[in-house]
Amino acid sequence: LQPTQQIQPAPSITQPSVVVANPTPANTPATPQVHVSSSEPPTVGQLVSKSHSGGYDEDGINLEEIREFAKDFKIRRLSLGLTQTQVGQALTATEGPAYSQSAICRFEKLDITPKSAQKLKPVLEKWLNEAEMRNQEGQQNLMEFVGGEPSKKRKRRTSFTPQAVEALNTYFEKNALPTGQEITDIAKELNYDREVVRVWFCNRRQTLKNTSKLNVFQIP
DNA sequence: CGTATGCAAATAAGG
DNA sequence: GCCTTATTTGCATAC
Repeated sequence: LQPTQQIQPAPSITQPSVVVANPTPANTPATPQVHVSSSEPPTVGQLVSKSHSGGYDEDGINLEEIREFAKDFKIRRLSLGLTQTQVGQALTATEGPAYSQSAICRFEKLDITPKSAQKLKPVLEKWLNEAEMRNQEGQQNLMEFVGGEPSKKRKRRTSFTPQAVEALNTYFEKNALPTGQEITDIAKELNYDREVVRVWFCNRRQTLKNTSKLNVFQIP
């Protein structure tokens, strides 16, 4: 009943503009390259298309093998008539780590780092093999396998309300490094887990720092 | 509806 | 326990 303050499109006021006013540099003049973020690790897709020596990356990960599996995975997933969403959901029910639809999508597109891919591959491989096995026993078995328990491993991502973010930013402007007690108070005031608030400050500091020292020297 | 993706939570690892 | 730095990963939503 209460006219809950719905998602407001951010009131134009409260403009932080603390340290880094708005260093947004005019975009790179002539660099048709892919998103040139400061220092993001290359994805498997990018590396693999550069025809690396033998198809291995600097850490000895077999990029070719991953590319091949990713392609195969998608074909087999589709053969089972499953969506990325279903696979992601099904993975949360297994013993191993869980992944979202986004993760499945990125894996298939190789839009992930070799390290991540290396970690994902065995998980997906194992799951897919079992899914196919179930499918042979009958489609019903497959659907049971896909819709399992939601045993969660990773903490679910918190979504702060725009109001909460605004409040957090206000606190941050006053003090970017609150004490343990202050974090506790803020968490209680905004009604979020203390740990979530603590991490928010950590991430906020990190973002601010990274934003400040924008790529001065870049790609030779 | 399923898939792709931007932004930023959450996590890993070293102090 | 908390910090930083680097990175992984997912929610929300655009395509």
